[in-house]
Amino acid sequence: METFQLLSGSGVHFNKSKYEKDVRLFTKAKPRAGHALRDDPSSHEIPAELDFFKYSRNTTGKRKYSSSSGQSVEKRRRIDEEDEEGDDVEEDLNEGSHRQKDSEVSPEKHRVTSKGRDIPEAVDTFEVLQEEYHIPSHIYQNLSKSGYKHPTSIQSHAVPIILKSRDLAAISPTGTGKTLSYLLPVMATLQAPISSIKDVTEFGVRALVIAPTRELAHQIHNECLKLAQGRKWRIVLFSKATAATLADKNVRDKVDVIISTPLRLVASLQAGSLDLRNVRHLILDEADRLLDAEFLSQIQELVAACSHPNVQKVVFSATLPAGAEKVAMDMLRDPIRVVVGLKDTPLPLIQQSLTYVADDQSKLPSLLTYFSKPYNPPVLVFTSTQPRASSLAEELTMNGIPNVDCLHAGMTKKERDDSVSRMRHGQCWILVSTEVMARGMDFKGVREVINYDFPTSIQSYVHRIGRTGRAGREGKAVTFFTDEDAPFLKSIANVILQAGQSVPDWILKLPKPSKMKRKAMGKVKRPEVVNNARKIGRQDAIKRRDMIAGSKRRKAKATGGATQRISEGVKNPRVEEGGSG
DNA sequence: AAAAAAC
Repeated sequence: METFQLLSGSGVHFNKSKYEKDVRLFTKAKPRAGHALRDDPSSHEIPAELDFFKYSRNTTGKRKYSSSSGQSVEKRRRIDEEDEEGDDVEEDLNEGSHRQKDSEVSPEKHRVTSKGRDIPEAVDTFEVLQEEYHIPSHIYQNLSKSGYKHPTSIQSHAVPIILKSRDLAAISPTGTGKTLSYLLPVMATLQAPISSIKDVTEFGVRALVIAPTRELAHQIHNECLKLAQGRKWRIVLFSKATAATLADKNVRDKVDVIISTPLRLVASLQAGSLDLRNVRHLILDEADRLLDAEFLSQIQELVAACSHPNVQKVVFSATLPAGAEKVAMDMLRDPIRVVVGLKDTPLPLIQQSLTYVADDQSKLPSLLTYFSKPYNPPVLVFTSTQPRASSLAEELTMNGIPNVDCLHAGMTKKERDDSVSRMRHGQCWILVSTEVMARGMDFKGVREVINYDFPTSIQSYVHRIGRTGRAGREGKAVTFFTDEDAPFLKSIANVILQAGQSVPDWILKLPKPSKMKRKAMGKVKRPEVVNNARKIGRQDAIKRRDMIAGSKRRKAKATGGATQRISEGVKNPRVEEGGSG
């Protein structure tokens, strides 16, 4: 870390002979999983390596020295190969201006592509940002207090755009600082807390952040509080409890920012205990998730409720499939679209691999073997269903693997909070979870992600493995696949290729899944629990957990009106031409 | 394609 700061700090005073030793240390350590980089999990420092944008601007010695590292050569080789294939025409816009002759991080790989009218210029540093856009000094101080020193690419580009009150669709890889990209400009424009404003036309919530899971909303809330320190803004993490207090209009009108999941807002809106007419900034985090079938009608209702004529709408994600992008763009007004790197592509820092496990029965032994060898905790393990998450966590624990936790939405709020907390405090070594943890969660220490069950979409894959390799650290992602997963193997393999890594030849030679096979896939029943027939005596515990999860679901189905409609809609079989392809 | 998640 230290050497990195020397290299990426002020280039003007860089003294080669003085720091030569550090440089060597750095370049040697780098190819071997970057030991020099990952010693301080609490640091928010963004290594220059992650900072694609600044690479194309800086003209100091740093490029020269680090370009001698083995990894750089490797990266350049990969890029060359890709260029030969001539893929990806879409990302060609800004190429010329950002190109560097001897840059070790390829601008092709990480270039920033912006589309739209009158795009504000990107800013290189927080200092320039403060001078040009008059970021309030307390916010600026809170930034440095939290350890943010240099903006990442997406921050450099998105912050000025949001400060200029423009609508924005921002796509940037996992772990590249998207949250701060919207929180910083929104908080910077809030100015005085609403409670202190005498103007009677000013009332109620001024900024609204929507996220798909409670845990993510919670995490965004924490970030927001850090940024807001020293000011009397009311920043509310919306829950049943806080929603109740907002039923009082006097309380409600003194709220500056709400961070919430969609359905909670819809419920309050319909109960008449929430007024979004004064919202000036509406942010959708994990936008593609929020715009998919199950959430869409809720989001549309919320967007409609934010009826102020000057409401600014901003959407962020690491992935944005064409269908979701169209919905998003139709929602935005005169939008700017910013893409960092390649869309739907994981960071090259994540070492990805595919492991063949034949069938479901073979998964547990494979995982036990995996954990019998040295591994780097904490590890995140993904399963396809809640019962499988529960039972796998049990199996691992029974087999003597220490500090295994489980987290899925069938658990109580308290259980979920406790799991997250143990994870944040390093008490949990292996967290077995469902898709609920796939997006946005920032556990800085996560070194390894294991897809125990095959992800059900490319987006899911990209987000799941994006729980590691965050903020410039390296990470490792292992994906188990069985014979049944074969039809979808090739698309994941292509994602790995796109990230600049290799996959076995035979996978690439797999045929595209036929319609028949796809149909068959739909009929394959996933085993209910992990290794269900083998462990007698623990079945009761497993069943109990599953029953708890099941009863919660049934209860949910019985109560939620909006939910009911949506899930029915999903069950309707889709006609073939209806799909986006 | 398909489970999960949202109250």
